[in-house]
Amino acid sequence: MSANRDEAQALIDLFKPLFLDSSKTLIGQNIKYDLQVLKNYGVEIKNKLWDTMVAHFLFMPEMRHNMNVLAETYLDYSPISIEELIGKKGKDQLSMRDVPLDVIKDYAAEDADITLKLKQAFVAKIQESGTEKLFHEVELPLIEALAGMEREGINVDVQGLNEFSAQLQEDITKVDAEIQALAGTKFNISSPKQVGEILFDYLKIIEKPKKTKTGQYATGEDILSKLEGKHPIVAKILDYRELVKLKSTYVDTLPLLVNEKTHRIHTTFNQVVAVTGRLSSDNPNLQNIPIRTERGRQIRKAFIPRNEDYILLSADYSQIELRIVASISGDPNMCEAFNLGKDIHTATAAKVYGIEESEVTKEMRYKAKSVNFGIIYGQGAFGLADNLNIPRAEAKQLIDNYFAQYGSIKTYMDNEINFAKEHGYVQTLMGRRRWLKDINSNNATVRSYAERNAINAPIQGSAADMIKVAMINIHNELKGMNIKSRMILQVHDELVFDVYKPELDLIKPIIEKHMKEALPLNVPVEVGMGVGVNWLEAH
DNA sequence: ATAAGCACGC
DNA sequence: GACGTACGTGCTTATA
Repeated sequence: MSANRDEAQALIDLFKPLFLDSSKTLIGQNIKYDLQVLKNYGVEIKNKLWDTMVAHFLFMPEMRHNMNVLAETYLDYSPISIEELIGKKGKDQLSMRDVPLDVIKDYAAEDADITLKLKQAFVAKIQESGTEKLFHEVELPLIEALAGMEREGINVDVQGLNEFSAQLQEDITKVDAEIQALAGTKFNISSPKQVGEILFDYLKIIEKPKKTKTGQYATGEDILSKLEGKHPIVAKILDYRELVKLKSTYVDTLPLLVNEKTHRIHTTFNQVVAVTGRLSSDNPNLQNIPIRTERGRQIRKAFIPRNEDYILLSADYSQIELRIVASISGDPNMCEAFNLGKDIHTATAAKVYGIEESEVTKEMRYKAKSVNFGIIYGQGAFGLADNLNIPRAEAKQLIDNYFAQYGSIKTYMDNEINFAKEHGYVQTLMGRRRWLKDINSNNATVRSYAERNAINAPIQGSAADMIKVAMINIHNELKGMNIKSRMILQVHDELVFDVYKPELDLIKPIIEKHMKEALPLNVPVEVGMGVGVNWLEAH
């Protein structure tokens, strides 16, 4: 026999007083999930939280964090697997509610026991890793904010998406026919293998095509965009790829994920996936909604406020990662540019080319921007040359000039690598660690990869620390105000709010303040804000 | 099922 | 001579 909802509710009600006792600590593995389930049964947990999964992420971010792995690693014990109860993932998988009580009780008791034992083991690990403050003041309080955002969800214009889908299908059919005509033969344009064979074996548009590591012809966007002049079919293939991508990943998929009860889309924000400390978003991923191309922007337009009394507000950090680089390195030239409120890429171009800012051309700014981004990622001359499609020598010159002007940034990069070599890890402004076991490897490729991580992880991770602090403070202040407006999305350097129109003027300065003051930097922090009847307009 | 290749975001 | 930009999610094709 299986328990029904009323029986489940009755059981939960028995435990309710415990969940409402704010002096008690609720220990769990992935507590955000439990928070959501209990909320579905009307229970708002008031306990302090202690999450074993999140704890493990802080002292071992690059490992897996599921409970079976943790139990085996730290308790030397293999628990009853969930698959033994409900079957393998797939269509035949049962719900936990279908499992008889006398079977589930052993699993449940063991689950609770293991979680408690893991917590006891992890307290010291958190202390040893120096992440106690980050854990208690950032990651644990963030759980509640994330749960709230997931629960709110975001409204989407399903009809608009469906109309766009029909239009995309027409365009795809047309481009498909044009490509087959240009090729003079039929093939599947969605197959990179077939595209490569058509371009390089059949049409032979160039002499020496690049190959992937498996020996197949490489036909990625970066390769094909450089071959657009070789044959008219190339641009059509890129066009086809864009259309099919937008249709299959977004336009046709998002409507299927609209919740029947709430009529909104509810993503899951993952707190323990990105090793640098960033969040990730899945089912659906709302952190990669298109914005770059005109057709992509049509999709962003479909994200709308919950009703006509609301408006979307987007608040995003301006150049946060470069500001963090400037702040950590203390580089006088880069700090000065930010202190004077300059456009950082124009200022960089002026420095690198040794000219006045008024003399900087679009192309110079574009190149300087590319160097600035390359710095954040630890890119070398080869990568910059490839990216900008310029000669290696010119790329090297750009980078040499860059470090001549921003000398302290070079020092910062060397310092991070040396720190990693000595300690085996690097850390963010809030002490979040990333272990780099390959930093002393004899294999140059492997070692270089670790060195790039040594440079990038503190930058990307500090930006993640910063927006997380802002999210907690914003969530708490809005909650205390008892208002209708809600924080609903985070996209790494951007927060999106579904704002009750009468509250807009009230909450704007609150959001701006908490974002600016999340972490003190040695340069100003700027936040751009916009509102609109859809996400595109708000951006 | 899993890997490869590709494309979307920051 | 090879390698060469950080972090993600998710689609389709191709192969096991």
